[in-house]
Amino acid sequence: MSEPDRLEQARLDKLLAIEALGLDPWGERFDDHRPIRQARAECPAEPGVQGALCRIAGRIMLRNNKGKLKFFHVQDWTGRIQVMCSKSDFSEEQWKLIELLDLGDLVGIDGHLKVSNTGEKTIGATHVTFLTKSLAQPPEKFHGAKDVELLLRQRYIDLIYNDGVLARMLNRGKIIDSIRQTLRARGFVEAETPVLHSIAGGAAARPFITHHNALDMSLFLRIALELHLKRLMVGGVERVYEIGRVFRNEGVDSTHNPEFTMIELYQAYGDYETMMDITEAIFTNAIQALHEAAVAAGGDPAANPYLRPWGDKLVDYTPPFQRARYGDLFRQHAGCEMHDHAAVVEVARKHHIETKGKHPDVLINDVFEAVVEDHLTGPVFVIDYPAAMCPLTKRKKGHPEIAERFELFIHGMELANAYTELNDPRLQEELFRTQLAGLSEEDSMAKMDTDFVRALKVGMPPAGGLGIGIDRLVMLLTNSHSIRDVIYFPLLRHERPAGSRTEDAPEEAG
RNA sequence: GACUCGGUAGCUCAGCUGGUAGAGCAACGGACUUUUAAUCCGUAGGUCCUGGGUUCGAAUCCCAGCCGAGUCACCA
Repeated sequence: MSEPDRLEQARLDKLLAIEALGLDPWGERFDDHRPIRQARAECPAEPGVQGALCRIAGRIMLRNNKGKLKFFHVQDWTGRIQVMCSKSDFSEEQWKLIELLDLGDLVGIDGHLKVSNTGEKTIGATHVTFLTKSLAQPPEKFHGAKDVELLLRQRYIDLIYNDGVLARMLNRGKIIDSIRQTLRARGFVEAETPVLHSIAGGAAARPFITHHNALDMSLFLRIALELHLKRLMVGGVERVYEIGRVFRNEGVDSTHNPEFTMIELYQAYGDYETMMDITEAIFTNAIQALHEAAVAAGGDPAANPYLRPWGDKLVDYTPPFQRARYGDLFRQHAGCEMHDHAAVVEVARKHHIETKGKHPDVLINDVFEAVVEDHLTGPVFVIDYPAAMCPLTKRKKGHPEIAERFELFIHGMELANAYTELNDPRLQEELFRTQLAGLSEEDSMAKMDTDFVRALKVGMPPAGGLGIGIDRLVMLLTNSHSIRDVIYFPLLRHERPAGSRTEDAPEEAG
């Protein structure tokens, strides 16, 4: 028998033994158990004191077998606690069950809270309820699982056995909850717009293509939420947002997953200044929520929540965030005016940036990325962009070459993108028609969407709009340097077991 | 897409210039009523990522491929 089969067989034998005791190895409803974190908080401080009765449920993580005295460490999603089982406290049947317990099994424990002679918070068990048999051999108890591929393909292993992984993902949920609260407090409503688009507009990115069989219609997975939400504003939904998955058919690296989560929100009668205020509120409220969660988990309540670690650096999120004009940053770091084309070309050449055939604003943007972005440790709102880069943005009054747009940068990462929304249908149509020199259609945001122009003709209120990359926000606020650390199941190549010759096609579930 | 690094027992890892595949944990059998990665005695466990090649002989050297990571490119 091969090793994995042999290990599983040992567990199957125990499963049969549990059934022979008249118990269900797959368990059943188990009410009124307490979060382990709470149980720990209620443990008496002194050894020898018998504390309150307590019921918990969780997974067996560690076992110390002293013969007629057995210790287990049981973990739930709030924490871990030691359970002590003394043979003298159990019936013969119960003790048989306790002797059958494997690492990884799920159990319910009733017992008294106490502290062991060595000071460890403990439940002195009086009854064990078997809840679920684990047939899989868990990873090494001290080093855990480390192989990144195993952790990503079997994320459940990562969540169970690596400290901080589950907590980080739960913090992701808290951040998203906080965003919804912030927007609800400001009178926004949530909308769900289509994922399947006829025209993948609203951003510059390559889309995924799919197909509807009955309608025999090719469709794109959305690359942005923008155009549908603006249609809703035309329809009178004055403050609207969507938190949703978007899909971009591009490379994968530590800050890019092909599917990721964005929030976009639109406020009628606002502008990009309104969006800066909302951005700050979203950030500071999310940070407060994380701070409260950290304090509840035993963190220092006096710590400054706005000072957050990012690798070996600190980011100061104390509002208001700095605001800097794109043109000023350009002058400061490139050493010339962005509208001085000859000078910009020279700077570009110095940085080995291709200049031929590019629209002047595209070149400005390339130079900006090369010489400015790394200096944007932030948080800093970069405001007032070259207009040609922004086909969905209203131009600054009296300055048609400047668009009322900002991006929020933190340590060179682009966190948020917002506009005063363009609502002039004739200008919008013209911008859709005008391809930027040097950009192919799929690299440009300027994709003609006649229905969207038709919507604008009905009249969209002047408005501010904002998009935030949720994954990157969670990365920053949880000090995670890879997007894979904040997405439960990041995209991986198909798993090909040794010897198999599977085609390059997705597996269909039976 | 380019380059670099990695893939050995369920897990974490050794394995040198080519010469019978190793440890710890986990598993299995036994001892043990306050352990903390418990300890002690014993047993079993391998497609060395895959496929070729060189060689008397390959985990080790060479070639191709697969999977992952990192850097770069791409991603306004």
